[in-house]
Amino acid sequence: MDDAVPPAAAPQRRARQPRQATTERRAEILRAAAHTFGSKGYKNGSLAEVAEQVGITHAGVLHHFGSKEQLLVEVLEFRDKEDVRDLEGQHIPDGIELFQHLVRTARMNVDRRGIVQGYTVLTGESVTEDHPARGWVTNRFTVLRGEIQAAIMEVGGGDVPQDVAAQAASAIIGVMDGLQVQWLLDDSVDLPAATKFAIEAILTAALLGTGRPHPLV
Amino acid sequence: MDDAVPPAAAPQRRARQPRQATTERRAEILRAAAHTFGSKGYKNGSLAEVAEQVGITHAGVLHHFGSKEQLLVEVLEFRDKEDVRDLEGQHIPDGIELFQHLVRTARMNVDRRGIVQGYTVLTGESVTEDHPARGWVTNRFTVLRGEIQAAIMEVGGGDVPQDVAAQAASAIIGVMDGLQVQWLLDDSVDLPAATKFAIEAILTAALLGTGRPHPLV
DNA sequence: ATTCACTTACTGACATGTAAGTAAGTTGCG
DNA sequence: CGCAACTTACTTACATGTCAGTAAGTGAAT
Repeated sequence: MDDAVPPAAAPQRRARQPRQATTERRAEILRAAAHTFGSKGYKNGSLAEVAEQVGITHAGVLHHFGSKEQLLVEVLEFRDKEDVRDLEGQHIPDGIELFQHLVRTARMNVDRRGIVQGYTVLTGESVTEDHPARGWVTNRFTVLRGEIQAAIMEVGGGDVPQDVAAQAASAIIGVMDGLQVQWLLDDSVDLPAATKFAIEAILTAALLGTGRPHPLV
Repeated sequence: MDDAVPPAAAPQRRARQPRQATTERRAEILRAAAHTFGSKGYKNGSLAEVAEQVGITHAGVLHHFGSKEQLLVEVLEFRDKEDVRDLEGQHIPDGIELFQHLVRTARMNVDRRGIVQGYTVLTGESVTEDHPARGWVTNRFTVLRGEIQAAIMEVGGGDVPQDVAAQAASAIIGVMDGLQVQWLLDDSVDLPAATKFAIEAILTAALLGTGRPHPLV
């Protein structure tokens, strides 16, 4: 967009690095956008609301990000980076530690309602037609499932069939997300307890195989 | 507005019962609205799109329902009635049959993608501020949890503590909803298999109590 | 001196809701 | 029955608001 009408002589001056304040400014806007998209959704959240939180106009936001959709994309990338940074160099744990990590995350999420809401709203919205976050959400699920499935098979020491591990991995992610929705709507749902209970139940079933005392259907 | 200039004598004439075609017409509109709100969400779906599906204008829709929000409310009520009618006089099953019913529902849902998407989108949207469907969704969760919790305690024959049954009930609902989202985004998720696996796992854990071979944390 | 980070001002698209009019149906009454 | 009184089911037109995005300008930092 910047080079829509380039002069004949291409200036050799490359864009020097942005002012030192700019990077932080953009991060502020991204945080504001994450908040707005989180509480109102992407479609229903407006650029004006995002802009107001950092004290500029909506056109100022567009100056930095070009379009609303690009802003969303960068919010998602930003969050990925922050998530990684929070892990502080620690690789995502594997084996049994992964499940402990998931339960710990559920406990932490009780004090991060805004973030949980943002994730929930965006995930729900992403299943609508041509939603710009669809690819990101789908990919996130795919990656997570792969990691959890691998951890299950590692813990099981080769005794867990691949499809069982895959179903269990999907179920663990599903129960975490589904419980978050219920908790957001009704505080009486005990998010950490129910999450821990369900993950243990699913993991146990995957490891013990099909010898269940109460098979259905 | 009609009575802006009322004659001195108030006519006793009351509005008669609606024409026989009207009820079906409204039902058509409700079905169209369910489709639109289901695929686009409530906020993002427009009255014009709903109207177009039944061959009238958006003002015609408002003639019948007064406001967009009222239309949504009636869509939800309509769906409740249809759900009940589908059960055809059968009470919602209790005891072990309830869980079989849930697994059967997951199997049926594979062929009802639109309905599943509508439920998913609306549920996700409902956690945003002041959403008109919030009460309906919250209530639906509360009722379902109560039924499932009761069924667990019935199957367990008094050996399952109330809080464990409550956590298991939340988890079962959560895993069903969460798996639906993943399935909508990625067909490679085996919705019926994973649902059956997870429900059996959670139910088994609830009935067997805390004697788990792999406790976390 | 130029580029950056904005602002102001505006456009066009689209939203819900309202007002007023019309054609067709229904009902009560003579 | 037949017609007048009235309601229903719409339509078109409009009021009003909100939105993303664009264009042009300004002042400050580099």
